[in-house]
Amino acid sequence: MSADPRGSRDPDDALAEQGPASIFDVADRAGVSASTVSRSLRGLPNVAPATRVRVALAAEELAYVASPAASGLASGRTSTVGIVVPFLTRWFFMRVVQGVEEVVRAAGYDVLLHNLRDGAGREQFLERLPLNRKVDGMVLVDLALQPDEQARLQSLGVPVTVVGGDALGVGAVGIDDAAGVRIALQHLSHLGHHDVGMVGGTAVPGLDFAVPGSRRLAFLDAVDEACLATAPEWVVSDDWGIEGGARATEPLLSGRRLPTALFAECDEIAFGALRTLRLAGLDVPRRMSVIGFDDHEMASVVNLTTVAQPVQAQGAAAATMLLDVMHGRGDPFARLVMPMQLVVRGSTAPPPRRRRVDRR
Amino acid sequence: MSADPRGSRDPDDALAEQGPASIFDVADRAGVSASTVSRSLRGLPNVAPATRVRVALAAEELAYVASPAASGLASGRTSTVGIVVPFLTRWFFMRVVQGVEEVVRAAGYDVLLHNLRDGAGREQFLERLPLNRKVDGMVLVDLALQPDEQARLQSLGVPVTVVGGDALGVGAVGIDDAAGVRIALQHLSHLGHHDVGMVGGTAVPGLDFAVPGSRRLAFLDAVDEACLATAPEWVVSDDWGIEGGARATEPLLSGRRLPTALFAECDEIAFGALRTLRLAGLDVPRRMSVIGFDDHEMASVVNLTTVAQPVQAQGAAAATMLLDVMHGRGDPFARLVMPMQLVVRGSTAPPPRRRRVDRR
DNA sequence: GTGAAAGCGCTAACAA
DNA sequence: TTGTTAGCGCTTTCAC
Repeated sequence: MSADPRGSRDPDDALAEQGPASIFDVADRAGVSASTVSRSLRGLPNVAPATRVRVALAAEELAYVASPAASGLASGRTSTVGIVVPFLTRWFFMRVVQGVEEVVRAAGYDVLLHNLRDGAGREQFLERLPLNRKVDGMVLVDLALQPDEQARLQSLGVPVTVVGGDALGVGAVGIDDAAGVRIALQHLSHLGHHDVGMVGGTAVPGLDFAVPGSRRLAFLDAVDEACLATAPEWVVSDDWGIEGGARATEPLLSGRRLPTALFAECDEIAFGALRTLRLAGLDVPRRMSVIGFDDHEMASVVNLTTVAQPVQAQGAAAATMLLDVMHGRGDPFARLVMPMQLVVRGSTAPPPRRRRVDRR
Repeated sequence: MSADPRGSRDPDDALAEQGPASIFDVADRAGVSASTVSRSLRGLPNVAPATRVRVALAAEELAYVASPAASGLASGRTSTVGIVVPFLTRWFFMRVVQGVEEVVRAAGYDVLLHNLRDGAGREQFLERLPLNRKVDGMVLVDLALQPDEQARLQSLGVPVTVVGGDALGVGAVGIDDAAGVRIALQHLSHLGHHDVGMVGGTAVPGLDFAVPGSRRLAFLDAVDEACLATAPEWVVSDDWGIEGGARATEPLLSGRRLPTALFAECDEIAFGALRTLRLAGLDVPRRMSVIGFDDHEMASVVNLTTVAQPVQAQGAAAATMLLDVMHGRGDPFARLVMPMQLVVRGSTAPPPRRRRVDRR
């Protein structure tokens, strides 16, 4: 009683009192000290089974939940993990967030979501480090970090894992972009295509996110490797997403000679390309084949052939890695490369007869 | 100096010292007390301009950021708002989250994301109230609450606003579902349709989320009102989303007589329906018109006629409301109804000739 | 306009 | 196994 700095109250008032019960209320009711309550409720060793029961009961009766702020202040832990994405509304990122959320919540952590949105947002994030001391660890998605930026992030003193991007010095999960692009182009090559184009997403100024570019370079390599051909005017790009894909495809179609197949950097860009092709009256796949990347859930609806990657699983894996590092187990520098798979649907077919005949 | 409980250190060590600077470090460096630093940095009145500058400078030099846990403990505020959604990966919810995130971050708050996922998740959320004292307010999306559940939520003592659903006693923003359905059916009616079906989403067991049901009832009313006709076997439903929409449509198509138009409860369900119709060889819109609800970004790609609702704006509005209530201004029970708009694309057309002729 | 002092509610060393 | 004692780093009266 005298140990209760808030003064003791009639226990029968418990439910009527204002404000949530404190650890001292529970201690009083269970007839033990606050530290015993703390230990007991957190499942630490060195608590007699009988005591544990009494404490649990008292806590239950008072609907006691430890104040996150207080325990955070005392322990230095927040039981929260941060997840940082360049965009929120792109399918890929949401899927990753879902994977992360599921894993970390199961481990008793909450999720603090941070959306970069654009270059300014990215800069602010790295400048002000708003997750500073609000999280015990963070998952970064598709964020290409400069060494100094990474150092700055690490200065927060919390573990980091990344999905996509090639950050060194932190746990990372991703796919082999180049291999994925190769899968796509080999498919086109097997179908008999020779002239291929690519529709990509432009890097958002300042928002250095990891995918744009890497697949573009891989495309050029893969074109050579599969003995295909492309042309500068067949490699186009615009904003990341459906509208960008749609716009990027327009100038490509006004050329005198057209490729017979298009590789899109991601499915959403492919969707945009499909729309433009439809509006231009170019039948897919008869006049033009289109292949995407991701296996977006809409791909089956528009019958898009694509290179599938496990998205939610990447988020889950990154979260698992993060938790491991946070708990002092596992390799903090682990890297995990996920498998990809060609999913053939109706948007790819052999190139039009005319061209094939021409070439014979 | 003597007031610094951590003992004073050589200020030149500032950057080399381990651990982030505390408010006392800043106070020392600025030659003032910790309380003045606190006031000054939070922009409270009663600080001399000159002092304010000195403090700001010292804080800047030490890269000082207040510990969220400590200030949270002392003030009772978390500078975080929670956002609770039934699903993470449905387009609608992500869009709402984006709207909320944008507004609350601009106001200096972080976002704690909570995904209900299913009945068990919903129950756990309401049972354990995991956001307890971790947020200063929360936005609930499409969550239909029983009065006792709502009371339980309110017991957290933080303001709540909702998007969708008809929770009473809290700020709410949404659309008039019935009016939206009417818009869709009137469009079909104007085109000359008479026999209409509906593809809906089944409520997830236990996950009482707000939309399913309400649009179904509205559909039946609107059918009468527009002098259309439907049949029990033309009103089908399955899981919410693309796959569910696809499955739900299958049995509908095996009937002896078919409707000439389908209303889908949301665009994603419509997408699934479109896929099934394509696989069944039923041309849209020649043999069957399809109209959706939402104006999902993919609607333009698959050329879907739909009833558009502002989604991100609803999130933003709910967030703005929430901030108002949190700051003691604005009406805590405000309700805001957003406008809808018919977007005519290529998935709706007059019904097939045969039937129209029959009827004349 | 500023400072001193008293918590906020918990955890963690140490003692017992 | 349990209790005591200090903080964790801020905010907030209240005096000055």
